[in-house]
Amino acid sequence: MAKEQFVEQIADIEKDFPQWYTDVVLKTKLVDYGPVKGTMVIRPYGYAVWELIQKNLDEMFKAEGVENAYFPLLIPMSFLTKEAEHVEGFAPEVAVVTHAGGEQLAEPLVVRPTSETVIGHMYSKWVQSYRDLPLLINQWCNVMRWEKTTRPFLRTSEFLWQEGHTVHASAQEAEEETQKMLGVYKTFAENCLAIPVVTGKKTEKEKFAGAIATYGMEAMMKDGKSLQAGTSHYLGQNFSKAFDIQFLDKDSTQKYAYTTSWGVSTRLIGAIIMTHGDQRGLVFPPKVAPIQTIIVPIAAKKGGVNEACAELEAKLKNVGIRVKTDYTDNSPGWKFNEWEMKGVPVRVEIGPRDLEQGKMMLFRRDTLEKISVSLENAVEEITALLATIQKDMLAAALQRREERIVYANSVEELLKGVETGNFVKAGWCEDRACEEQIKAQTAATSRVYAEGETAETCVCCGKKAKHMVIFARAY
RNA sequence: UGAGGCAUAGCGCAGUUUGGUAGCGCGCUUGGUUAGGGACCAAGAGGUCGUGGGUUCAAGUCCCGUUGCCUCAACCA
Repeated sequence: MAKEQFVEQIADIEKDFPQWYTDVVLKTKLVDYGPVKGTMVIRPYGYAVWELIQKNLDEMFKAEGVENAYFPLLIPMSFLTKEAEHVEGFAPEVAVVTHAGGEQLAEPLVVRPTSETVIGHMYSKWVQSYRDLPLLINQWCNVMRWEKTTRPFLRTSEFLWQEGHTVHASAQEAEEETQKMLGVYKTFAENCLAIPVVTGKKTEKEKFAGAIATYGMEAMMKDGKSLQAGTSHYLGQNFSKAFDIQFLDKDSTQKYAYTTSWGVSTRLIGAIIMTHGDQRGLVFPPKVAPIQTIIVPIAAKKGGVNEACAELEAKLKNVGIRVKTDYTDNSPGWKFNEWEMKGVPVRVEIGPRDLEQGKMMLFRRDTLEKISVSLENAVEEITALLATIQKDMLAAALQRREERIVYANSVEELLKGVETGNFVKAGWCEDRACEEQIKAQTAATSRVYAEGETAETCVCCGKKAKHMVIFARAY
């Protein structure tokens, strides 16, 4: 009875995905709503996921020679207006500080929606010579964008992210950097988050305000909709000219530098939830699971059980596994459901019956399988199982996506494809009117150019196609 | 910004049609019994019914305003 009530509390993942998502995020205590509309309070369990994302990404950034730094939250309004497209893109969604120290400010300050401007301002002072380049800096921070509607992790007024900003002496080098970081993101998404992504160039309509070119990585959620999980922008000389980032080159002439920026946000946590979650709640890939293994003692009063659990916990901690033992006096069934809902990849059950045989029960969250294995090899078994789960989760998500990539030769086919939760590949003539008509008729947007593929005709107007584009409905 | 819905105990809800003592389930506290898929018994604690005004002898319930949230649409690196 009680269990049925619990299950009813989580909406049906197939029928009611947005509600399922909201329910599972709130019920698993990842976040609360903040007091300001559209803001979220990230609770410890949710924040632990973010810390693991940071840790893993930081390692990859450092391997590429990128260093961390920090720039101010508040940006003079005049900075934002220096790059024409940039201000046009962001002005509608910035929060502005008009008063401080009890007085009205002569010049309003905007709460950063992104930091190209303030970082560009500083880079103009830092960059003097070609010897100062490339300049490769990342910052972890919060940004604010006053979005009209919000959903925890996917779109909130304030969110946490990293933004990398690099400066280069040549266009080619900057373009290569843009691609390189996109590749870092792809590797990270697949290896750490077990989320397969398609990467590629975005159309003019979808590109970042102020960029020459925007590349994105798109992930397919369980309902077939697409989520922009990260972007990498080639900014050309747009920002270096706006903020006067010049350097003296080897040939003794002053040149404007070429810049890039790239970012991923707490939206990645939303991507994990919607890529891997199921009817029982969250499913975390082991590499970013705050708790990788939960030990559940059964009939602990029978003697020896708690001791065996504690011993195993110590052994697992010793090899660096994030492990916790649930010593609460809740019933076993309660604990099983609780930790499944919270997405712990591996559960160990140890009770008197296991101890008699020198065994333990292992449960894997991704496949819901239970196996009994020897306690002697516990550390090896669990280490191997975590690695297997990490690998299998990516494979399962990849298979799910591959089955849902289709081609369309007409807008009708495109509509049918996206309606049933597919990524739809179709030719496009590069005319913005066609792109907008497709959106109006199908509620799908162009996500990225399909890399390495060409098309004959535009799905909309029938003229010669310039690109093969992936269309999808998106979050 | 449009269209619809919701707001009553920590959570989920009933009660509103027809105004008349503030209810239910879960959770929480205490004690006990339990334990391999959300256990059981007993005794408790907990609510100015989102908010402001109005009608009335009497408002959770009727009227007007307002705020917040949810879904869809629009908007959105």
